[in-house]
Amino acid sequence: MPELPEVETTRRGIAPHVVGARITGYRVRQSRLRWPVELPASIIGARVDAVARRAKYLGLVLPGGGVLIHLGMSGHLRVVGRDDIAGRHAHVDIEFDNGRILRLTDPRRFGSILYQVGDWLSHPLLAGLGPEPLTADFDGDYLFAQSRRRRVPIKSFIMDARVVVGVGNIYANEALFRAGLRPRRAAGRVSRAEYVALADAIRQTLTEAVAAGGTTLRDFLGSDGAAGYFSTQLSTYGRAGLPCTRCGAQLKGLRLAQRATVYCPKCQR
DNA sequence: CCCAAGACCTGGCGGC
DNA sequence: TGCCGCCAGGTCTTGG
Repeated sequence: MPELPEVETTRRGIAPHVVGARITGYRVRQSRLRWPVELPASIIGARVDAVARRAKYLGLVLPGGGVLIHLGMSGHLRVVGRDDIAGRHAHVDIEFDNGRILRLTDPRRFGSILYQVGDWLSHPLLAGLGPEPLTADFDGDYLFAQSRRRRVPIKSFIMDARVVVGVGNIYANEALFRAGLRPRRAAGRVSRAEYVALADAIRQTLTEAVAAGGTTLRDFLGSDGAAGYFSTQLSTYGRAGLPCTRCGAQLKGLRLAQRATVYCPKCQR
């Protein structure tokens, strides 16, 4: 499902409905997600200070702690009303004093809802994460430095959250296309100049996707139910065998680290 | 330390 | 139609 743009779109969609609202209760219909759902009773009565994002995690920031929410592959968050019927995979509801309900629906259950006392960013799962791709500490020099002696394919390298967060399969394919780099190139054999182009490509791709409200594939919708429209701008993802949007050559598809990978054999070297 | 593969789940699709 | 195998936006864990 969601990569950084979809998570950020979700954050922006739910924030107006829950920031400043007080939690009045919650309902866990299915606790067995990626990890057992953690929602302590102490969150009841707490007012939401903010909805934050780190990597693909959302954080409901409360006075004494934070609720971490990850959407996994197939999850989405919607703000619904009390009369809204919970679907088959509506696993968790968090209810607020303004009558709204924040509902996590996730068919594959790779998502998670966890709690962290104090600063939500201190949760162990967030330790060791690389920089955000849309902040100043992420650039070509950083990628170059991190990649020395690494033999992993460049695509796997930029999808590694310890290197940089938020780059999932769709945007990894897209960013490599923009930067003109073949997905299988060893990370350690990519030049500094190429990394500068790649960092720019990642930043641009993600920025444009956020502006578009994310990419809609299958079932992703923003928290207001509106579809993102970045899919109309995809150059590679889902286009194996089709002509390159830039040169017309036939795009090649392969599997790299078990993930669908698409590139243009003429434009990417 | 580095890397590849397996694990966790359900649902949709194409092929026969 | 029905069944089977494969595929899907993620990421933690394990084993070499």
